[in-house]
Amino acid sequence: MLDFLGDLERTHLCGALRVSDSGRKAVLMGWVNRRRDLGNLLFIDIRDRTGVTQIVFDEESNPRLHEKARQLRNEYVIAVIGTVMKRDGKTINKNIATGEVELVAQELRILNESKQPPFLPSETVLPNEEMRLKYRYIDLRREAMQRNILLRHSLAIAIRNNLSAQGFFEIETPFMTRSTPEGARDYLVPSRVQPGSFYALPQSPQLFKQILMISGFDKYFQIVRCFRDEDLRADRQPEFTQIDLEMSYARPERVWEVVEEFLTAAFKAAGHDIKTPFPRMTYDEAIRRYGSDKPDLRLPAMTDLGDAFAKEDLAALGLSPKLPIVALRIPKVGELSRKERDDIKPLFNGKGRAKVFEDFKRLEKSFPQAAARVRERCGAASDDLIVLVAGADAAAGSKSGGDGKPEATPHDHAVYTAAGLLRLGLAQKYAERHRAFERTGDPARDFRFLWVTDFPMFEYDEEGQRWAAAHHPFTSPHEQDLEKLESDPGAVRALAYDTVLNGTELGSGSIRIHRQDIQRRIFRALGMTEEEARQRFGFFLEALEYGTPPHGGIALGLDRIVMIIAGAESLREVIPFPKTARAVDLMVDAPTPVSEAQLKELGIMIRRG
RNA sequence: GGGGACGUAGUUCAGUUGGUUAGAACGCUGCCCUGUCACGGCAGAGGCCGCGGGUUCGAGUCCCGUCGUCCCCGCCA
Repeated sequence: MLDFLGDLERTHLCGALRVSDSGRKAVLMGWVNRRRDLGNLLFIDIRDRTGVTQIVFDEESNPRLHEKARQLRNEYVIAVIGTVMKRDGKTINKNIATGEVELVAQELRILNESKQPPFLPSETVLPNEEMRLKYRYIDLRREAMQRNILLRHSLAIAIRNNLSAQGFFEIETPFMTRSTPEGARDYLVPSRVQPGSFYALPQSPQLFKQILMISGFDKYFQIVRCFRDEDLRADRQPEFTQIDLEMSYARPERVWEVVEEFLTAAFKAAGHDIKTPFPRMTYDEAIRRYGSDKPDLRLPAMTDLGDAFAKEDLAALGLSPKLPIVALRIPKVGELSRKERDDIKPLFNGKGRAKVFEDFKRLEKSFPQAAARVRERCGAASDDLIVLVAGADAAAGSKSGGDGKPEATPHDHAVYTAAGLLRLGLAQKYAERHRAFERTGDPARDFRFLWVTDFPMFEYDEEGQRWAAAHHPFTSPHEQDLEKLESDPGAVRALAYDTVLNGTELGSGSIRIHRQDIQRRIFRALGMTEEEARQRFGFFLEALEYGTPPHGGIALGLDRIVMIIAGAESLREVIPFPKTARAVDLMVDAPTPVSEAQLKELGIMIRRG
C-alpha cells in the first residue's frame, strides 16, 4: 500500500545533513538509491539531486517500521521522518558528504513504487545510448547528468545577467517564420489556414535581430533555440541553443569585448578564470599555420618548411619547389610503429592532394641535413613526432584556368587543410597513450580561446557553379575591398569573425550590411537577380531603406560551451532531451506519421512507396 | 548520399576452428545475517543470440539483405 504525502514537508535535501545537525529531527524525501539488508538491521540510501543519506531501520527498536522498510526496492520514492544521529568512528563513511551522520527512521511513507528500471542511476557502467535516450528520465537521475544540466543552468543565468548588465535587452523573435532557402535546410510547419503554405523554424533569428537594430533597440540578445535540418554529429543537433546578440554602431572589436565579458562571467560561474582579450588570427594565418579555420591552440602550430630542403632533395622526393611543405609536430608521441603509420592513412584520405611523409626516421637517413633543419625549425624535442605534408604534383595541375573559377591560392589550401586534419587526427588518436593534448594539467581545463578574423566574403560553390556567401549574405565586406566586389570576388574579405575554443567553433558573427546599395551589390555578386532578392528578402531590403544604423553581432552555441566546460564528448550529454544521429527522439518516439484527417486539414498528400 | 564500429539474459559483456544443455558480473526473486555503505552468504528465475533470407548434416559463429545505435566524410549561408 502506498502512502500519501499528506501535509508532510521536507526539511532537508539528501546531501545536506552534517554532524552539526545531530539530535535534530529531519524529514527527507527522495529515491531509494541502495538497500543493504543485514537481517534485523536495514540500511537505505535515500537520494535526490544533492546527494545521498543513509537511513537506518532497526528491527529491535521498531519491528513494524522495519517490516515496512523491507518492502523498499530500488527507485521507490519515499519520505522518512527520523532523528539525525552522529555515527561512531568506525561506521563513518568518508566517501560521501553526509557520511558522518545517518537518519534513524521513526516513520516511513512509501510515496511511490518503481518497476525494475532498465538500469540504475547509481550504477557505474553506463548502458548504451539507445537505452539511455529511451529511458531518459532515468538517465537524467544520474549524478553526471544532473551536474551537466545544472551547469547549463548556471551558465545561462550568468550570461543572461551579464548581458543585461552590459545594457542588452532580451527580446523574443518568432519561431514560426519565413523560409529563406539558402544555407541549411529549413524545418517546415504547414499552415492550416493557408493550405500549401509553410512557416519555417528559424535557423537563427538573423533578420529579426537586424530589424530590431532598425527599430532602435540598440543592444539585443536572446538565448534562443535554433533549428537546422542537416545531418547530425557529436557536436551538432537539429535543434540547439544559441546566445544571439546584435548591437548598433559597433565595430568588430566592440562585439568581441562584449563576448569576452559574458564568457568570462559564464566560465567564472563554473569556477574557471579565463584570460581576455582572446588572441586574434586572420583566417589566412589560421589556414596556413593550423590547416583549419578553427585552430586548436593546445597543439603546436604547423611549420612552413619553405626552403629547408635543397633543390636536389625535393627532386629526389618527387616534390616541386613551388608547392608548400609543412611539418606537423605532435609533442611526446614519439615515433610511430609501422602499424600506426599504416593506421594514419585514413586520417587524410579523401583530401588526396597531399603527400605525407610519416616516417621521419627514414627521411633523416636519406636527407640528414634537411631533416636537421626541419627539427630545428619545428623546435622539436627528441620524443616529438614529426610528420611532413607536401603538395602532391597532381595539385599543381589541378589549378583551374580562366573559366570563372577561382585560382587556387598561392598557398594551396588543400595541402594545409590536409595537414591540419592529420594534425588533429594524430593528436586525438594518440592523445590518451601519449597525452599529446596535455599542456597545463587537466586537458579539459586548458581553455584556449581565439578570434579568427577576416574570413573570405565568398566561396566558390563547385556544385552550383557560382559564388556563395561564406558567412551569410548580410555580412559586410571590408570597406577597402568593396571595389573588388565585381572584379575579384574571391579576394574580398568579410568583416566576419569566429570565436574558437580548443578547436571547436563556438560562435560566428559579423558586421552587417546596413546600406541598401551595398546589399544589392552583394546579391548581384552572388548571382541573384533583383527579382529573386526581392522575392526572398523583400521585407528586409525594404526595411534597410528606412534609416538603418550600422550594426553587427554574433551568435554562440550554448550547448557547445556547456559541453566543453563539462568535459563531455557529445552534445547529448548536456542537452536534456537530445535526438539520435537520425534526428529521432527515442523517448517520445518522434517524428511520427500523422493521421489522414490531420493531413487532409493541412491540404497535404504523402507520396507512398 | 558514402565509409566504419557495434547489436547475445533487465544491464554490461564473454562465447575458441561452425559441433553436445549459450556463460560471467551486476540487477531481479526467496531465505540467512545487528554496523553495512558497490555489504556478505546460500538458492533460484531469467535467452526469438536485433530481424529476414541463404550456405551447411549442423549457424550466436560464415554469406546476403534489413532495422537500430554510435563515429566520420559529404552537408551544416
